[in-house]
Amino acid sequence: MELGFYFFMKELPKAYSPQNYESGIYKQWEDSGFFNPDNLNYQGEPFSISMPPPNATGILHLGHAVMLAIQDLMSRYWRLRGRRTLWLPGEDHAAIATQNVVEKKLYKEEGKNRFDYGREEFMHRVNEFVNNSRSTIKDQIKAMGASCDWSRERYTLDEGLSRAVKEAFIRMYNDGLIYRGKRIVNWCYRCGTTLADDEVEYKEQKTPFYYLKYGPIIIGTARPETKVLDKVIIVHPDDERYKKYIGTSFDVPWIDGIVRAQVVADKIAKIETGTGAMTITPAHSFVDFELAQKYGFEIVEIIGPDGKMTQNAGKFAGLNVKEARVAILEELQNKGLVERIDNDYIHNLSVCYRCGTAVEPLPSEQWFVAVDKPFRRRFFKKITLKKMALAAVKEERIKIIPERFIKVYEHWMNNLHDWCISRQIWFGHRIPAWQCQDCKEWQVIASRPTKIIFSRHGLTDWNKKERIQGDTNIPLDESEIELIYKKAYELKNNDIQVIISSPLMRARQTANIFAEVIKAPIIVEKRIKERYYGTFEGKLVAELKQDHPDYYKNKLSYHVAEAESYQQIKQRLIPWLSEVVIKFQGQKVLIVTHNAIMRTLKWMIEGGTEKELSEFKPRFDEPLQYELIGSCKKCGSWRMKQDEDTLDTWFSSSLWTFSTLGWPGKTKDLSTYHPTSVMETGYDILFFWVARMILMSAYCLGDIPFRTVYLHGLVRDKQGRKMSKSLGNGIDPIEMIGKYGADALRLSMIIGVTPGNDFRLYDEKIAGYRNFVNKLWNIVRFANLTTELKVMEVPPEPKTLADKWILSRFSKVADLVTKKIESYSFSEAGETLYDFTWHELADWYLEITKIEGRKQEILSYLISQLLKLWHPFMPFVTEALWQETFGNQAGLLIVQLWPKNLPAIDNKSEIEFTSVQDIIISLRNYRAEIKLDKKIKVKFCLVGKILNKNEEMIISDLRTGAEYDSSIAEKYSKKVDFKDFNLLIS
RNA sequence: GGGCGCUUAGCUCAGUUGGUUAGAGCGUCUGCUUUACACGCAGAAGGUCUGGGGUUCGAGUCCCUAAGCGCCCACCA
Repeated sequence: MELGFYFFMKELPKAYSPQNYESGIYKQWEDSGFFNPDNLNYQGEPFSISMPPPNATGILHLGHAVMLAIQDLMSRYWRLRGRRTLWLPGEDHAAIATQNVVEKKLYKEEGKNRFDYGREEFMHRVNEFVNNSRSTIKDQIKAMGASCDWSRERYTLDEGLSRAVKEAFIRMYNDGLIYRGKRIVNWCYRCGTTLADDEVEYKEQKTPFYYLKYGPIIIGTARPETKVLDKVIIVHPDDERYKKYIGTSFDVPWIDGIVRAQVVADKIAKIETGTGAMTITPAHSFVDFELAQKYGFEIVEIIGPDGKMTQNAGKFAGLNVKEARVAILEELQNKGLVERIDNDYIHNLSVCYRCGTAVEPLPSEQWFVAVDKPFRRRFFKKITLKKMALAAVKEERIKIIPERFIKVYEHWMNNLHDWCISRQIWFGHRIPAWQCQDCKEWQVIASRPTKIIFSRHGLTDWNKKERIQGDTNIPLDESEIELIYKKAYELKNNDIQVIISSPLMRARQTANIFAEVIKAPIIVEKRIKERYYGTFEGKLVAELKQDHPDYYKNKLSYHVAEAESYQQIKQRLIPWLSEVVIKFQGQKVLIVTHNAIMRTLKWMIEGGTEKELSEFKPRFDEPLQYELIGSCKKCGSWRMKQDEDTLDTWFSSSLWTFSTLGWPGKTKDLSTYHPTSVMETGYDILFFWVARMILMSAYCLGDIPFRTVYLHGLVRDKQGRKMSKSLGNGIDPIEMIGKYGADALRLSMIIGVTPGNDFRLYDEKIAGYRNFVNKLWNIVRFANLTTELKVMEVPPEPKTLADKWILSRFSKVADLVTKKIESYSFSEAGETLYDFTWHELADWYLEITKIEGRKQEILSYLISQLLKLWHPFMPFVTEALWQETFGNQAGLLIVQLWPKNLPAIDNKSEIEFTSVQDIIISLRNYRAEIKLDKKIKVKFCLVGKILNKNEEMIISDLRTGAEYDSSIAEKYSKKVDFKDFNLLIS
């Protein structure tokens, strides 16, 4: 009779093997397209997360694994809740870090440094390397089960982001918030670049501390090599010891001869510190630099950017810092100027956060972001960047979890100095600034690698227009103007920065219309015959004339436009007008001119021969190889040179939340998904990244980049040590996934972990969660063996006490889990579910199922709903079980809807069931206590409580080895007191 | 020099706004081929919540204070 029934039952393998499922399931998800919210027909509020982009060179480490686990949890949860969920992935080019990696690799393999290769070749090598590692890290992100939308994947160096970077830079420059100035900066010799203040780390170091006789005054220093030219002594105005010297000056026998020293009083000198007197070195100390500016002291560099003493250091010139220190000390000793040496001095050595080399403060001309400079925004009062960024958090537009980081953020922001954003490395966004080599004027303009677009859109309309023969000096008529406006609006979002127009009337008129709509300046070139050498096009033409006199003479007219080989262009462009967007001096330029000039330009640019030109077929998608050089706005010189430097990597990442969604420009993605819902990242990059995103978003959009910041802690090893390559204690997440499965790894980083607190991770912990994953597997396996399961969305009618209990419990658990997830208490949510699944559902309810028989509906309901609740935590096993159990018709678990019709809460049944549990536990205890042989049955009865048949059956069958016997009341051997009744056992 | 965090069972950690008897996992001990799972089942032992003081009817939780550990920030020459 049961045969037909058995036929439906599924038998799953005894243990869950993640390796057999994970990659296949990920592929199914990817193929389904559901990671992309456009493919979800959800109308609800959007939910979006910008994935903190891992370094493009890196391999996945546990820090990434944590962020992926948490972000995927949120993404999957909200997707199940029916929100349009976008989790946007990407990679960071990580300028210095990446360049260092590649430099090291190349030096090891080929023994050359980056200068041996040259910029172009070196960049080629870096990009090659990055392309490889980018795909590695992507595969690893996928292995974690991350449900991010790969169709929107971005890279900080891709075209769109580069555009955003330039846009931000230019806007800030125009607002006076980016300036170039000579200031003291942190300089790393090894990396050969500046660093931002927060890119400098401090290491405590025991250094000898020298007390030196500087004339009548003793000064202390840990760095005698910087003291060569010191000639100002600072003392506190109230310091009795030195009062008599204040304002005086005198000759001092010093390192390199006699110096004229003066004594200045300033409260910055602390009476208690050292000897109370200090000499200052304006060029190599931030404090001294400020003092020097305050009092107008001379700033002399004695250490150069190469780490060697400069010519100013006299006979020590050319020595590196270490050598100089030795030599100078020797000199001081010889002259008897060393008073004493303290060898136990603890010095805070500043080192580069990327390579650990000592960082030297030195004056240098760099680009800075002015964080304290008031500027006026449209419709707003004057405000500073710093104030904007502070207000966002102060006004609780941005919530930070855990809250204590609000104070940390505010403190950092309040003390932020102008941000040095230029780096002397090659890998990164080149600064969009050009300097005139003649008058030294800087010009800041947008650029990006551009393709010739030849107006590929809307050309049909243009083709309708009859060709106007000959005269280009006829003004445009109304219908033409209309067409040109139309064209202009098409080109509007194309990031065109400059329009170059031929001087001919129609072209100029057209250019004016473009300029009006696109809001870009026009450069009107003179007539060809009037061109002069000073402009670039003039130069081009002149060269052309010289090198190809025949061609120039005969072909540079619109007759060329009629040549047969030119047919294709002719078909695509209005005859008297070519509009072409090219990369011009690095900026995107729209050229409005007539065909002949355009063709000539293209020909020049591509370096074609005359023969090739005659056979020329326009190619529409190839980027131009040539950068046109524009002329200086101030002096007209064409000798413009782009700044060699690149931008701080954090400059581009600070735009990440919106640059990835299409900014600049008003894209649908930007308006839909920004501000993003949550920024989830480690607290260690609160300053580097989170703070800067708030700052830049406030500036660029006048908006917050995210509503909530969730900061997770750092992963440590079993001993609580930071994981590091040198210690070799790093756990490879990929290895752990192979060993225990991605789900287990994810659980181990979510349960028992609280935001902002570091936590330890080790094999046994992951193995524990692997066990749990397998438990869930077996719960479903068991259910499948006993009955035929189906997806049930509406809670079934409970029949027995156990049914009522488990449904009521499930209801409470589902509700609590929902609340906990929404309040970012992921650990508690997971713990609650874990406990319910294992210790209520499996330990009690499934055991009772074995007694009470088939539970098709209740198990169907519980399992289908429980898999949803677990899915954000462990997507693979839940999806595997869902599909194994419910088959294809049920669809993918990833797009089911979160349980909403929860069973009724039944507190009365819960209490009743709890007392049944208590009785069972007492009976089991009793057996265990007296070590009763399992074959021996005990008898029990109750005083003050009446059991029904069902309860009696459960109690006796649930491995208590007990049977109900009311007659034992007189001769019981153990009595257990409960609140309302007693249990008697015999 | 400022600021912050941590100190809860042998180990690793939870404990939301103060509320019955302080929880989990691992480990330990005892016993189990039980219609799923030994990656398992049934039990057990183990905590004066770092010390001291205070507020309160009531404190792991709030306040003060001391100590140890750790982190972040800072211009000690």
